[in-house]
Amino acid sequence: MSVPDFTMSPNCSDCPIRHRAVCARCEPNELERLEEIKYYRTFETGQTIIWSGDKMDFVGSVVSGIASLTQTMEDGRTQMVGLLLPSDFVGRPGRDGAAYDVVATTDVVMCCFRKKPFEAMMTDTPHVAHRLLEMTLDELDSAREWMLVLGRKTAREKIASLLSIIARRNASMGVGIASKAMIFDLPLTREAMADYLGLTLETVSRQMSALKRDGVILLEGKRHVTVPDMRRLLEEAGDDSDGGYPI
Amino acid sequence: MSVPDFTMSPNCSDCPIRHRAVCARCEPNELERLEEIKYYRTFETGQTIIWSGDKMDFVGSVVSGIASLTQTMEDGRTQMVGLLLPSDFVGRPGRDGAAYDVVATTDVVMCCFRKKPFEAMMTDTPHVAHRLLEMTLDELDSAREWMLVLGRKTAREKIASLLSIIARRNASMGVGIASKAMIFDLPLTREAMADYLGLTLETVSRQMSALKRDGVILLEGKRHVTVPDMRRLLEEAGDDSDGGYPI
DNA sequence: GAATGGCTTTGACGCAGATCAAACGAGACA
DNA sequence: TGTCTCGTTTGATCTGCGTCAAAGCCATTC
Repeated sequence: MSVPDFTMSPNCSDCPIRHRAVCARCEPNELERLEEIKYYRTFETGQTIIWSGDKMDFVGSVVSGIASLTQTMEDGRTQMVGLLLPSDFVGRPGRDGAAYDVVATTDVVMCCFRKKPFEAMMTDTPHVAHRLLEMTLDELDSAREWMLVLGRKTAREKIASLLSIIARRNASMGVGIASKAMIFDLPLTREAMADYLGLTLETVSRQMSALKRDGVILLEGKRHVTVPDMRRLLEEAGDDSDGGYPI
Repeated sequence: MSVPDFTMSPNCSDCPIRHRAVCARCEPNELERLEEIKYYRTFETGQTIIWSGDKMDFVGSVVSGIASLTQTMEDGRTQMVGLLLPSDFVGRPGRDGAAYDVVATTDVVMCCFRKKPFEAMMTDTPHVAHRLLEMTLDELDSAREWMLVLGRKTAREKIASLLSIIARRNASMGVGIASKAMIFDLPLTREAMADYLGLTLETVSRQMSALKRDGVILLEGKRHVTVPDMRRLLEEAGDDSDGGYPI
């Protein structure tokens, strides 16, 4: 249990995602209203948070940890279609059934809102609806960026793209800034990376080894990554030198 | 000029996309306000409507025809990331630059709103913002459905998926319903299909020939398609027999 | 410290789809 | 009627990645 336990402090003003989540724009009185309909849930690594097709009686935000949205075909082929990070929103107001499996990739804490009262707030208070629109548009941009990766990039470029996204994201959450060296831990297994990239796990492994051999990244253990030169990594990803993944 | 000229009748209540576009939820007085800030533009097949990176001073809806959202890499590889049909929305309130190229795939009529006053309406009237959220969530679902296609399906399944989407869409716009025979004209060249599917145009052509040879589709000319058995086509697409692409 | 199980790496081989190349069909225009 | 162009088809060959298989690494447990 290395994760601070926010579930014990139900005070939104102390919340680590207060300024990025769906509640970011809320006034104090609106926060009070949200506090009345919210509750926390925790999930362990590998646990399924929501099953595709199930009825959902809540929506919510990821407070800490990482979850993935996944689609599965009848014959078992799977594709990750979203990576949910702290502050990302889960569920769709106005729809009953879940469209995708949501799985905890690491231990996850979620801040859940009962669906009915949340939908009522959506219509009452523009702040929530407006922020949700903004977040949804950002997610759509990310999804489209990802379609280019899936449709047109080589395996090596795909891996470099994923690494640069994770590096960039870590940067935005504290640590250093681009074009300098970056250090982070991969939050995904090779198999999860493969599911995200439309590859097999063997190909992921091979390309990780290749990037390491070529000095684009350094690996300590399987998960700890050092990127000595972000510019180089971005080149390998096939992006414009200063390209910008939003997410 | 076989397209009725809506640009001459600026009356929203006569508009063919009145009940599906971003204005769908608007009250008469709100429509009046929209009419004041709107204007029509027409584009010919192949014409670029918006260049990626350009400043956008309008947002708008596709009234008739089909447009595509496209991303291009430095070395020329391109991936279509969205297919815009009548009633679909173009542009992003709150952002200045366009993120993608928008190209007219057929002749296109657009209903444009000046950006500033439209953004003002977004904050004033919940109906517009609410409908836009709904449409954006639908687009996000489509994008994620498409990520599965790009990441995990074979060339044959990709083609079948695209055909079934186009067939389904035609169905929702008048003509017959699923599992019966369906007839439609492809609105895309082989190259555009390839850009959508992350394939080469040669592979698209070969798979179209294969589906034809196997009796899954009939072709008259290059574009006129008959699907004798939708169920069969859906099987070829790898979908659940009754699966549902929203779009 | 041996054994178990999850994750990862590496190798050998085959195939789906890319690439390169040529030719076809149909409409536009002289 | 010829020829130009654009979209398309088809063939021959190449290759990146998937598939199958085996073994390595490391943490956990008894």
